[in-house]
Amino acid sequence: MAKRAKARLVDVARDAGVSPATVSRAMAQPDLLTPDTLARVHESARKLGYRPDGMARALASGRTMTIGAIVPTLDSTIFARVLQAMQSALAREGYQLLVASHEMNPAAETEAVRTLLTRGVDGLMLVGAERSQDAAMLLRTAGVPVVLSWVGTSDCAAVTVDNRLAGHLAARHLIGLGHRRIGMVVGHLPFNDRQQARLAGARQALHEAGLDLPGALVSEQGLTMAGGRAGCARLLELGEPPSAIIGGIDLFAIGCIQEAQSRGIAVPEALSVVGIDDIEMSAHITPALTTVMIPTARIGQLCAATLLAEIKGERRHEQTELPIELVVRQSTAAGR
Amino acid sequence: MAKRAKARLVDVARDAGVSPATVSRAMAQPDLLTPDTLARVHESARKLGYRPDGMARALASGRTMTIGAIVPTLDSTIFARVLQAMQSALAREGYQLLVASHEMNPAAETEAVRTLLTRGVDGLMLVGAERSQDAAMLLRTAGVPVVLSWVGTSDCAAVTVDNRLAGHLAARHLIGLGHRRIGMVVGHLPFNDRQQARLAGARQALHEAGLDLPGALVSEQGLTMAGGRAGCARLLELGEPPSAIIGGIDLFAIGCIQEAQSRGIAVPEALSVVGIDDIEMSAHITPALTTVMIPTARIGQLCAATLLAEIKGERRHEQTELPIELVVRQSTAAGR
DNA sequence: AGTTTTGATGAAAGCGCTATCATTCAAGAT
DNA sequence: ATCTTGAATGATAGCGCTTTCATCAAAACT
Repeated sequence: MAKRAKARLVDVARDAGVSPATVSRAMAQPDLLTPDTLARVHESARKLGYRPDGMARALASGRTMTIGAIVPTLDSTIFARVLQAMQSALAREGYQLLVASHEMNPAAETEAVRTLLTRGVDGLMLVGAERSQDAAMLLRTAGVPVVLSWVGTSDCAAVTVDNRLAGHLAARHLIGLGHRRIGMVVGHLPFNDRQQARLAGARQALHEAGLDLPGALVSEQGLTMAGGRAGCARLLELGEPPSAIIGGIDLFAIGCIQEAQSRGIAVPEALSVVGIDDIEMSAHITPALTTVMIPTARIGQLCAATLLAEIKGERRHEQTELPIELVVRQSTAAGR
Repeated sequence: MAKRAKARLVDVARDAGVSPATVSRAMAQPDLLTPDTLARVHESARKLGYRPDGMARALASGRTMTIGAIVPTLDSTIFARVLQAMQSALAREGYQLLVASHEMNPAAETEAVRTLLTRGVDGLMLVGAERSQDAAMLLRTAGVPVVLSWVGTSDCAAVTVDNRLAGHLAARHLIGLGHRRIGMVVGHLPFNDRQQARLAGARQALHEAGLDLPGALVSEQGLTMAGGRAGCARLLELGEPPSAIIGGIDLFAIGCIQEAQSRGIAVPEALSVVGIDDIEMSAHITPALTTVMIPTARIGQLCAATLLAEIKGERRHEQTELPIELVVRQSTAAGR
């Protein structure tokens, strides 16, 4: 019975008494065929359990219907939501998402770029503008549409937010509340231009207010809640601890609140905390977190749309900057 | 200068003065060649910027070096960690992860299975044992190694944990503390056999203690912290509220704690809460969450290993059940 | 010296599909 | 009745690589 493991296009063609070309058309452009032949082809395909071979199709057509995404880590609500949103948007157009992560390691990112390009993707999404020379070269010579997210460069499409402004907004909010000594917990700065920008923005806001953000008041931590707690602990144990802390990501801010509370320091009465991101959890903790909202899902959705537009040749190097805004909740109060 | 957009294998062969076969070997089995020719090929490849075409390679060899993973959602620490772990393990062997999610929708899962199979994956990881007939049929006839995670079936490889036991452990812990009226917040049960099993396990433990888990004390919610809060609210507003609540996932338990605290109900003094999963955050909130630890990363790592072993033909339908254990922290106390 | 073995390379047949171009046939135009 | 035209379908040449199988020299045996 089973002459061949898998039915191929030619098998269907033979069974239906048509040419391979016709079967190919039946799958890709059904409206080019007579309803009658179309039905015959479908019938044969069903009967033989025909399942087109994506690789062969890709090789012949030059399109893989696959989009690659390389994110710093999957273990983050932020990137999970971006990917989720991208996936939905892409699926609607028949595209599939190929995901890789590099754990903040430039060499790993370069390798991922190489792998995905070799594997054959029709488009590529990356996070941030900072990357190795090799990676940049690969991207430039690959001839594949690329979209950068969070922070971009002018030489390719980008869907960004103003991370500097995010830090600025957070700091200004605290300054407006009368805080004068403000600390910040940030992610490890190397190979993370988002955190760099947020820190720079906060620092700038302080300078504009005639204040300072000395290195001693900045703690670099791994992007976990434990990192937030550790950073908070370090700042609180300073001779002159800050009266307010900015978390470079919400997870840090939440960790700060936990750490403060576990030390009997009331938030926001004795310590104000503000985050950046506005993840789901931020609204639900006690006290609810004041934070700067970053439209994560929208970024993913636009990355997908931008990539698809570029693939179709509709647009080129489209730049989109999404608005962000401060969301005031209960974790911040007047200082001193 | 640029005669051709892309250098192909034959171009390298011509440049190096060898046959295409030799170049192919140079890339795949370098030790078959004379050091001299190997060097010449490498030199030409470098010079021409040769980059093998994954699709052509896949078509010719029948291998894509790609593993597919279909998870309920990307927006969950749990699955993120599984994928992360899989990715690392696979990357080490030169495999790439192709990720899809179905948002608890069986039809979407079926579609994802079809897409990934069409796209050509060398192996497939799925979550849970429950799925549409179509999906099951596709998997059976695909001839591709499959591994199920969390809960499995005997007809294919699986890396599981005893979800029923998880619910049982959580409930028994509370019963041991003297609680008699116990509620549970679970995820939507349809198409989620993990939550079904956890609920069943809890119920069984209660029955074994001569107690009951009536439907009124079970609240089904979406898998977010907001869901946890809402579920907790519903249970607390009952005429006779429970003295302890089990969260079907840690996120629910954390939401329960937040909700209770925001209502002035002390945890664990007035309400005990226990979760299942042991996510990073659970250890860091106040009070730290008592929960049942599920070795998430290990699941991912073993899924990868199992799949690779099956691909190499080393094993078949390997079943692994990972141990789980209760982690007692501060969110539970004696009842009544 | 003659024969076998071995190791390195080449020749060429696909892998399963798409896309171009050619062909056919019927309907409409002249 | 003849000529166009256009829609539906067929024939076929690749897409870029892997993989037998064949070849051929050099090394290893009698």
